[in-house]
Parts: sequence; structure tokens; C-alpha cells
Amino acid sequence: MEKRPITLKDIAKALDLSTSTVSRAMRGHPAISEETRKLVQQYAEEHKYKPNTLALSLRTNKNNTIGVIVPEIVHFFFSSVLAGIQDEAESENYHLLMCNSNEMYEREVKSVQTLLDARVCGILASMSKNTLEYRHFQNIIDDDVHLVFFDRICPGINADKVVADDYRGAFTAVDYLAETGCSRIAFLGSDSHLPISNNRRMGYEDALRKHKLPVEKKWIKVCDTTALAQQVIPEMLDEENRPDAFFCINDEVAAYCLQIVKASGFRVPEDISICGFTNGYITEVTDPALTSVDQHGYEMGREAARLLINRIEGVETKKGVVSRLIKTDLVIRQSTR
Amino acid sequence: MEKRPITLKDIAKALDLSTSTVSRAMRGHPAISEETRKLVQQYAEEHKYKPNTLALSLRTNKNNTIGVIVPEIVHFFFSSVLAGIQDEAESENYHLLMCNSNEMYEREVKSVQTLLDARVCGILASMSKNTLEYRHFQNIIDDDVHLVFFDRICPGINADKVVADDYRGAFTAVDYLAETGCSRIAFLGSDSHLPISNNRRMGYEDALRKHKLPVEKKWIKVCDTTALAQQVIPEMLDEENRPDAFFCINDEVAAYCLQIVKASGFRVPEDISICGFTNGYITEVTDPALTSVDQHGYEMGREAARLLINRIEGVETKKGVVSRLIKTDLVIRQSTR
DNA sequence: GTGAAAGCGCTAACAT
DNA sequence: ATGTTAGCGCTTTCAC
Repeated sequence: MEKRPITLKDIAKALDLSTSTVSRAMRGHPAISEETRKLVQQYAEEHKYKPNTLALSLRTNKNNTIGVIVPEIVHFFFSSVLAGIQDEAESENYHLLMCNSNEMYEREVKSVQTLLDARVCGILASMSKNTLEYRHFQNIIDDDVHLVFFDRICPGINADKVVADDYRGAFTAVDYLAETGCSRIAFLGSDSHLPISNNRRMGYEDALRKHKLPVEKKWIKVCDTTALAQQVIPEMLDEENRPDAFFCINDEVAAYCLQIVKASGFRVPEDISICGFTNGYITEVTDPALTSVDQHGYEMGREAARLLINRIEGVETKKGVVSRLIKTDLVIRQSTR
Repeated sequence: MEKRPITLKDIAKALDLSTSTVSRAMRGHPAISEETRKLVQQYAEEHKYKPNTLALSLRTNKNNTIGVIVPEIVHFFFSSVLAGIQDEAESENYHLLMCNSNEMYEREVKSVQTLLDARVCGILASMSKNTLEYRHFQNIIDDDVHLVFFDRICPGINADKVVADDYRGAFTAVDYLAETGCSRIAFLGSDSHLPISNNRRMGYEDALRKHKLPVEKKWIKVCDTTALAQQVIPEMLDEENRPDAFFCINDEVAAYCLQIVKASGFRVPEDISICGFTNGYITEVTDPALTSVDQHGYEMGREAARLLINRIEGVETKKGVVSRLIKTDLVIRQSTR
């Protein structure tokens, strides 16, 4: 029953050597004779010696673990980012400690605490929607733990970040809508305190201006959940001067928008064009399939993890903040003319 | 710049006490005077003392961390399970170390190794599709690390498991299809070496038998990816005696099935009924919305994490294997009569 | 009620 | 080329 894993000390005793010699031999230290090295390594192999990472962590006060805070796991975009982070971390031999804030400020604060207590080497974070207080993020920096934001960056904190090119993504999409003949283009966005939403709105507005189209307040709405969609969109369709295109903050809203528009008797895309954002798997199963802006979540995850690891290992030494932009791509399907 | 976190020793020195007294005082050991306790705890509070979890782990040879291996992160069902695991683990003060096998046997083996090396207290695993060799899972048990499978259990290993009631889910769905007048019901499944697929096939067949419908080989296909769907389904529709219902192994296949069936000129559900499995978010955005079997992934995650933690903490002491069944629910929408 | 000392597994400075 | 010693931060006998 008792199953204590074998330690360096055990090997030392068995081979009548000192633990330090064994330790050195295992790591191929130059000062160890070929003979001893082989002896030790073979014995270790045979007895399935596994270094105790806990002891190592204590010694170096580093546990080669990266903490991740996502606002929501069950979400195409965030799970894509997570997959990217995971792949990059794994290839660099870092572990991933995962926290889920579930879009709740309190859980986000607690997650930061958890990760700091666990002595992670660095933290990758995407802010929860309702976070307005940034003290907990500042704590990370004050603790000298590396911090990289991705996607939902925190405007009040001076930290590295990796974001999608939201402005250009929005501009390109709205430009396309206008090019294909839409002139009353609505923007269904999020609260403007979120940079992702604000940047997209600017891209949207600039594209309208490029085409000499008016920027109308009534066509810019906060509508980032399916619940809001069901309330906001019918109202807009009832207006005398209804939109002839919807540019949506995410694919879910776009998909619900599509349903509501069709149910109201409009044809898509003949009467109304609809464009989403993210390019997740639901874009392929709606009818018609959704045009959407690909955010390359997986790439974002890899990039964020890489940047963090470079900071941790001192490869990235830039004094100020490093910002990386992930390019976006408009994927045209059948929901737009 | 130097930012060494404060230790028990520091407190001891500052207060002119021994580290053991401080240690005891912090944890409210009875043999410590009220006075000293308050003194120590207040000092600790003021100086933001944080116990070093690494040291604690080394001492107890436990790091209160649970490892998770999922076959794919970007997937409604698995991310739901992950969310459940996360919530349960967090509420019990366990950390989560995440690995992604990406449906690759080699990465699964490596993930197990990684988790064992990290000295996790237990592992939650769902097998990759192409895993046929189980040695790595046996290693977990041999290392006396607790193991609980969820969903994609490993038939060759004697370990606790939490699975959806696949048999009953399938039976109920197919029973419903038959009740509503379908008589040529096809099953689009996975390879039968996977218990989830096999159990559903048995539920499917038993439901057919209940309704005195024939079990036809040609209506039972391996078709668990969208790529396969595009190949297999058109062939079946071309048959003289085409199916009038498709019971699919997951929602993605069902959604693609829906598209293909509509594109072939059939009406859904009037000509052909379609039913998915999982009840993820795509069921709401297809046209018509998809009938599907809810697998309650989040609940499965919680249940699996709870079982594992109970094992770790010695609450669950059953000698043999514990199997938990998560009930399934048929959610009827518009893709079935 | 408090302290001294040992030890968890490992590494590294300092001998030899 | 190898051994000795000390220490990472904490808990836990065993003393007093």
C-alpha cells in the first residue's frame, strides 16, 4: 500500500553516494565522471525516479505555472483562446492554472488572489464585463507577477496586452456592407466602457463616414446578449426608417438577429444584411450562413501566452507596455448581399 | 525592487517569538494564549502575510490541485463540463491544472505524465477518440493518484466514472421520433468501441423494437463529424428507402444534417425529423431549431469533481468502482414532428 | 504556553 | 570528482 516515490536521497543511499552527487549526475553537471553519471541515471531510470516538482518550486520560489482568468469558459471565443494558451504553455513546459470569473467582479478578484497565493509566474487575464474597480489587477503588478491582458483589456492598468484589431475588423465589415448597397447600417454593441466595443464603434463610424452615410444615434444600441436582442431588434424593425443592415458585436446576437429579422417577414440578405463577430461554429449552421469577422482566438491565446512567457524568462525586456494586435478577417457568407 | 514576501520567520523575528509559536498562533492552535494569537494575527494582517503554498505542498506532499484532461476545449459539451469542474473545485479550494489532449493519443499520454509529475491529488479524464492503449491510465492508479473518468470513459480501466445516461437519452429520443410517426429512423453514431456511442445505439435499437420497427444495418452509420456528414447523409437520402428521421450523435452533425436535408429539397420536420445530442447553443440558431438530448455537461463536471474530491479526502470509501449516471432530458424544438 | 530541532526533496556554496 | 552543509517556508514532535 505504502508507495513513497523514490527520491535522490534513496538513490544516493543505494549507490553509496551523496545526494548532491546524485543531483548533479542527474542533470549532467560537467564535474561528474562519465561513470558515475551513467550509474546514477541508469538506476534512476530503472526505479522510475521522478523529480519532485514541489521541492523544486519551493527552492526556486517558482512553480512554472501560468494562471489564466477568463470571463466565461462555455464560449467559442474564450475557449479558442484557452486552447491557444494551453498549446503554447505546454510547448514551453508551463502548467496552466485555470480560473473562471463567470463575468462576476467578485469572482475575478478572488481568482487573482487564488493565483497569487498559488505563486504563479504570470497571469493572463480577460476582464469581466462589470469590472470597474482595478485594484486587484494592480495587486498583481505590485507583487511583481507578470500580467498580460487579452481581448478584454483593462483600461486603467498599465500592462502588456494582446487584442484583436477590433477597429479594422469593424471598419472592414461595415465598409463591405456599404459597398454592397446597405445605407442604414445599425451597430449592436456593448457598453462603451469596454475597449473592444468602443473600438469597433469607431471603425463602424469611420466606415460610414467614408461612404458619406450619416451616423445616427438611434442605430447604435447596446445589445450584446440574446435577451437584449429579443427586446431591442424588434423595436428597431418597427421604426419607419428601419435599418437595412445589422453589424453585431458577436455571433450569438447576429444569429438571434437573423431569426428575428426572418420572423418579421424580411428576407436576408435581400432586405437586410447581417454580420457577426468572432466567426465561431454557429456561423455555419444558421440559415443563411452568417457573414462574420474572424477574431482568431486561438492565435490570440498563443500570442498572449508567448508574450507572458517571454516576460517571465526575460526575453522580452521592453520597459514600457507591449501591445500586440491580432489581425481580423471578414468571412463572407450568405447573410450579407 | 526586491519584494520578498513576508514569512513566518519574519513575523517571529519581529515579534521576538519562535516560528513554531507563530505558526500555531496563525492557525489558532489551542495551546497558544489569546494574547499572543491576537498579536501575531494582527501583525500578519498588517503586513499582508500569505502562507507559502509551495512550502505547504512540499511538507504534505499534496498540492490540492486537480488535473483535468479533456479531448477538446473548443466544444460546447466539454467546456460546459470544465465550467462545472471549475466551480466545484473552486468551492472546495482545489486548483485546476488543465490539459488538452486534442483528440490525440500521444498528447493524452503526455498529459498524464505532466499531471503526475506535478503531483496532483487526482485526475479527471475524458478519453481521446483514438486511444486504444490504456497503460498511461493504469499508471495513474499505480501511482496511487485518484482517477475519475467522465463521459468518454475507458473501458479497460477499473476506475470511478461519471457518465450521461446515454442509453436512456437515446431511447427516449428515438421513442419520441417513433411516437410522432417516424418509421425509418437512422442513427448517425461514432465508432462502437466508444461506450457513449454503443450505449446510445442500444437505446436506439431498443426503442425501435418497442415500436416493432426493424433494426436495419444500412441505417446505422459512423458519422460523428461534419466532414463525414457531408459524405454519408447525401448517400442515405439517395437510397430508395430513405430515412424519415435522423438521430445524431451530436448537435453539430444534426445541424449539418439539417442543412443537407433541406438542401436536398426535403422539409424538416414534415418529411424528415432530426434530433441532436448535447443541447448546446447551436440548437437555438438553426432553422428550424433543433430537438436535442440535453447531457447536462455542467452537472457532469460538478459531479465528477465532487466524486474525485470525496475520494481524495476519504469521504467516499467504497472499495469498488463508483459509477454515477447523469440523467438526460429530451428538449423538443421544431426539427421533429 | 512557548521554543528548539528535525525534516519534507532539492540545490548550491564551500570544502576536500 | 565527490562530500558536507545550509537553506527554501512550513509543521510537528519533543522538550521545558
